[in-house]
Amino acid sequence: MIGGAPDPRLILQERAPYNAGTGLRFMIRRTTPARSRKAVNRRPKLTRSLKRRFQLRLLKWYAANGRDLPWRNTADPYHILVSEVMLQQTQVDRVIPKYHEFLDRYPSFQHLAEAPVGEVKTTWYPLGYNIRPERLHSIACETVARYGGKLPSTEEDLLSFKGIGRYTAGAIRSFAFNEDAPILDTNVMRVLHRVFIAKGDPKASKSILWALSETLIPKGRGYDFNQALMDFGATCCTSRNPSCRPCPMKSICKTYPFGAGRTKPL
DNA sequence: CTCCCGCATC
DNA sequence: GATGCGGGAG
Repeated sequence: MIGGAPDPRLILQERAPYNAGTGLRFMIRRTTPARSRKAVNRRPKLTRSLKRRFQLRLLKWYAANGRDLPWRNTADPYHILVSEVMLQQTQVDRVIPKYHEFLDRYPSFQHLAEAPVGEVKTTWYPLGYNIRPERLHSIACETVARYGGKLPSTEEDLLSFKGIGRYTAGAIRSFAFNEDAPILDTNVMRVLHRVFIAKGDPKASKSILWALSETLIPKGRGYDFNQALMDFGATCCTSRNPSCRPCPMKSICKTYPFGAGRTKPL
């Protein structure tokens, strides 16, 4: 795309270097030719104070309303990985018992790697999505074989595993390694879209939302901030019947004046 | 974009 | 009984 046939509808915009070094220093945005000059304004204006207000309110909300989840009481990247892969497919309350059972049986990458994959799948049962325990097992094998049993922490290394995509890589980096890495799952997508964009389909704004998710992280607080985003989306800014009345973002939310009490924004 | 696949929701 | 959900892979 970059360097291809010039399309007047494509403008290049410099963005923060969360993917610096990958050669993707620019984000491509599709606009209509007539509006290309104004298109820059389509990106939500994020003033310093708006950003700060969002950060403070979210962290304050999290301190009061955050959930106490098992994978928040560990610093072991292996435990974090297991929880993330389970959470890719299943709701929190179904994951919790299986998370404990799984770690009980396979306490480390070494234990998991040495186990026969069939047995791992049996332990996984009845969570379903049986390709995922296979991939988790293969991640364990590779981690032992290529990384000395320690999960790597760079995005590039994490993305090289089958079963780890951009979201899970960000979750691992922030939750297991305390890095200020962005995450964007459907919860976070919904929250950021409602608060900062409000118009159109969240999925269409994915790249903007990734950039938002990154720039919003308070320096050094990636762990708390991302956990807070997840909890906020899961329990307050829910997909159906969001709790707008007590929501701390009410006064800055682009969706709120029109979206309160509605199932969907607009 | 489609498929995966098991559950929640309607 | 049908539909929606949801990261990742292809």
